[in-house]
Amino acid sequence: MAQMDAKQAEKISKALSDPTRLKILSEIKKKNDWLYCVDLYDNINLAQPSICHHLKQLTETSIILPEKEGRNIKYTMNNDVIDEYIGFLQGLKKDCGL
Amino acid sequence: MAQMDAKQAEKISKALSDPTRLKILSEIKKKNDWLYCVDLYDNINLAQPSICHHLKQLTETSIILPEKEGRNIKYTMNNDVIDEYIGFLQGLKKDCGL
DNA sequence: TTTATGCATTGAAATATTTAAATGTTTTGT
DNA sequence: ACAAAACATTTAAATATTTCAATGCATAAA
Repeated sequence: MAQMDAKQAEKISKALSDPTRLKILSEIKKKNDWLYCVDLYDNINLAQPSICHHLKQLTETSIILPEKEGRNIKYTMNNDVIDEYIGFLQGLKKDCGL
Repeated sequence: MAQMDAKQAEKISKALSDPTRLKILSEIKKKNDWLYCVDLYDNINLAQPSICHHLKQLTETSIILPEKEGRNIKYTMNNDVIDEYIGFLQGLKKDCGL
């Protein structure tokens, strides 16, 4: 597994540091690991540009992956990035690496 | 292990979303899992109140634990919080919980 | 008891983030 | 081709964060 550096970890952390973005991730989880952008409008009480903005933060860090399907975009979780981020966090822990 | 909710995860993420705060954590790691506040002044090019502010963010989320020793404060990593946060992240992953 | 050291708090400026109205782009349906 | 649907971008306002000078407070040293 590739090693994530502090700069990347900072960006992932920032992407995860907003209630709307965590809500988006939990919606993806709830809908069995993928959803269309439009699915979020029902569950998130924000204007479309705001949701779009949050999706951008999550896709720019590759936490979720966009897949174009005609007019829609299908978003899925990217386990690899989560795992690399977890690896970074493990490395911070006390007594880790003795 | 206690389960972390989204609100807590948001706060942890926010605490981890700053280069200075990640630097503080890596300094703690480098110094064999603990250091005094004063140890940071050499390695971080910010004024004392700024470093104090960042330490506060990290202690308020319990990512690091402060221990008073006379005039000094000794900071150590809190593995429990990191582990709970990692648990939250694992729960977000695709195909997790089938 | 003064003086110095280590850390916290306050207040304010600079910067970044969040939000949405208006508008643009791409694709689908008629 | 035209209209509608799905998502993106621009712009700007509201809010939050970062930073530091000045100051405060508690502990230790002289």
